[in-house]
Amino acid sequence: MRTTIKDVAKMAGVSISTVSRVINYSEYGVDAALKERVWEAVRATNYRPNQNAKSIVTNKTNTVAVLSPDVGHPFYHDIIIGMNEVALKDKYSVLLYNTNGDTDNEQAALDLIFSRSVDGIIFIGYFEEKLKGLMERLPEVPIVVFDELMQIQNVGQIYVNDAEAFYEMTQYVIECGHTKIGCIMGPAQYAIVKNRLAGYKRALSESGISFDERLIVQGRLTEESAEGPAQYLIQECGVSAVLCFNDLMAYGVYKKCMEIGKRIPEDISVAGFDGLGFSEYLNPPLTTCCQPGTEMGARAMSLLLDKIKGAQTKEEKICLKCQLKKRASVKRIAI
Amino acid sequence: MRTTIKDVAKMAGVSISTVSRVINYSEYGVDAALKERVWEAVRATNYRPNQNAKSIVTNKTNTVAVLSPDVGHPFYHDIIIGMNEVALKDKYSVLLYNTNGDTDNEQAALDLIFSRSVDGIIFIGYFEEKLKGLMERLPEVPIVVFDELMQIQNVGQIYVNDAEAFYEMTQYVIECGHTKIGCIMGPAQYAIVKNRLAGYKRALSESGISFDERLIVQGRLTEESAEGPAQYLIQECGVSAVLCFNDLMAYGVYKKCMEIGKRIPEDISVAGFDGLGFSEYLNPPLTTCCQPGTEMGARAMSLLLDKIKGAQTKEEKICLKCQLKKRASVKRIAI
DNA sequence: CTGTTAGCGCCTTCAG
DNA sequence: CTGAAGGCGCTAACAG
Repeated sequence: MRTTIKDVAKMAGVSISTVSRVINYSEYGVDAALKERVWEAVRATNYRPNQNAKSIVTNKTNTVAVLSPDVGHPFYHDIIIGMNEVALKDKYSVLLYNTNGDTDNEQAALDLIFSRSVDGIIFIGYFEEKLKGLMERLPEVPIVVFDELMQIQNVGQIYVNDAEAFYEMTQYVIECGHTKIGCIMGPAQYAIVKNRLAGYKRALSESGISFDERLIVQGRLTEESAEGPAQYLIQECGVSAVLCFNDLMAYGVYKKCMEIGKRIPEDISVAGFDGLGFSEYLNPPLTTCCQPGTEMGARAMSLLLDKIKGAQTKEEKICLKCQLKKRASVKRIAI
Repeated sequence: MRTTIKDVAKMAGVSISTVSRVINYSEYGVDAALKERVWEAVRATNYRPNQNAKSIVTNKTNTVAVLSPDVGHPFYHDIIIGMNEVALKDKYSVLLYNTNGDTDNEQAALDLIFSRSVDGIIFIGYFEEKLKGLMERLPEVPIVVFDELMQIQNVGQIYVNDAEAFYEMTQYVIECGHTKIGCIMGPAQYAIVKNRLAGYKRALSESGISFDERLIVQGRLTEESAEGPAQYLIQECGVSAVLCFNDLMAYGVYKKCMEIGKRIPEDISVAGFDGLGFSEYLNPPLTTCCQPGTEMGARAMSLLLDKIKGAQTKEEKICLKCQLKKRASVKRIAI
């Protein structure tokens, strides 16, 4: 059986209240000699307070839940690393729930989260409508999401300057002499998709290139989902550049180009978004917008912990900057 | 305040024991009418049992901890997905601790794990010596690791037929006509490294190719760590093929080849190990051994849950098979 | 079949 | 400054 506070008290020859005071650094002073005896006993018995027992009396679990439909997405890994680091530093534990986008899994995860009375929740990869639904089924705890929400109040939000970044990237491609620029977007429910699309449109319009609806194709943010659109854009529309709303889809474009014998960047320029580590290792290296994943994760967790601790001063919306990485996948062509 | 079992009892007009019996599907029958009234009250109040309170009396947390030095490693993602899926299905929650290989973080994570009295622990990415150290500091709970352990008993083990798989891959490369085959290995503490090296040696010896110590270079399993070794093997040793102990290092080789103007596979053949999804999108696609990551994760969690539930019949060691993916990165050359 | 009671390990008044 | 006592939400005997 694990050693309990009783064992420690007995060994130190004090009451359990005293032990509790000592190990919780209570404001009430404790006689130095007693204090030392208690710590002695703690060490000797290798005592660790039972977090579950603490939780039921303090109503604090020192635990946060992270819910995502797809923890497999490589961009989330940096986020998860950043989150974990901050949480660990503050002695918080992270419960990870992956739903695979499955409704049953979602319900199961929500139930577990609810029953464990976590101190806060972070959502990764949900769009606003969905989030609203999920949040309704959960108790009121501090929440942080990776997205910019327009309608939901009092929720911490971490995101990047998508629109601006995609604008900048598009502009760069235009500067390189491209005028027929295809775009593989994602599901329109996501704010990030709307934002990036807006950036694309603005860049075209500022350069006097008329927006052509047909050059915008829908992907599902996975590699495979970009292969069909790539073929369409390249072979049917004859674009000279393909911009993808994330790096994974750019990989799909690379693959399709290999298949149909188009060389990157000689025949087709390609760019992505996210700045996955892999993208640097493609041949040619992928031009992309780097999102500061680890920092986003860290900031999200910091924000959540602040909210948990009741710090009201912090900004609820945190917008970080992307960085355009100009690599060989985009070619400067003669105009 | 959250609704408690008392609220439900009051609303249903029964005692809390009855409520407990109903919601826990106790073997003692409960009068159908009462049962219905209880469920009614549960629904009406949206009652969820407090897992923490349950834990302190049942001594079961329905929680498992996963500890890894690097959850960012892409191969672990599939594992984590598989684990989560199985856990969720069985109403277990997964606590994820990432240590970044930092000793302080490790201690912090172990403390948290200890204090939360988890039902089981899974270690990802530790070698045997390290594991021993970690396990000593933890209470006795069921444990599963991703590795084959020689000295530690009573620990669930999930691994693949490394040696055989690497043997097969090496043999394939030899069949393709290569005789001067460089190898970028990893830190020798890892069993997987020893195994794969053994496979490499066996293949050479069976083909009558003498083993040359100088063609074995040490990497650290990261992309960057393979770049120097790649240059050495290619430019100084003049190998025609480079085998890497994981895919990440193969990416490093790709990068270095790009830099020094060597074409893959025309000038140099390259192979990896792991079968990351990304490897298919390289140009040329990478020849590699696919480890069944998701299945490994799922099996690991199943094994752990079995152990937790006291099922003794199961095999403690589970060895899964890799699958060689022959792709364009290895060229058949004239002998 | 159902309710009463006694803890689980801990924190937190409240007396001393 | 310290100990005794009550209670957090729940389960598990134990009586009825």
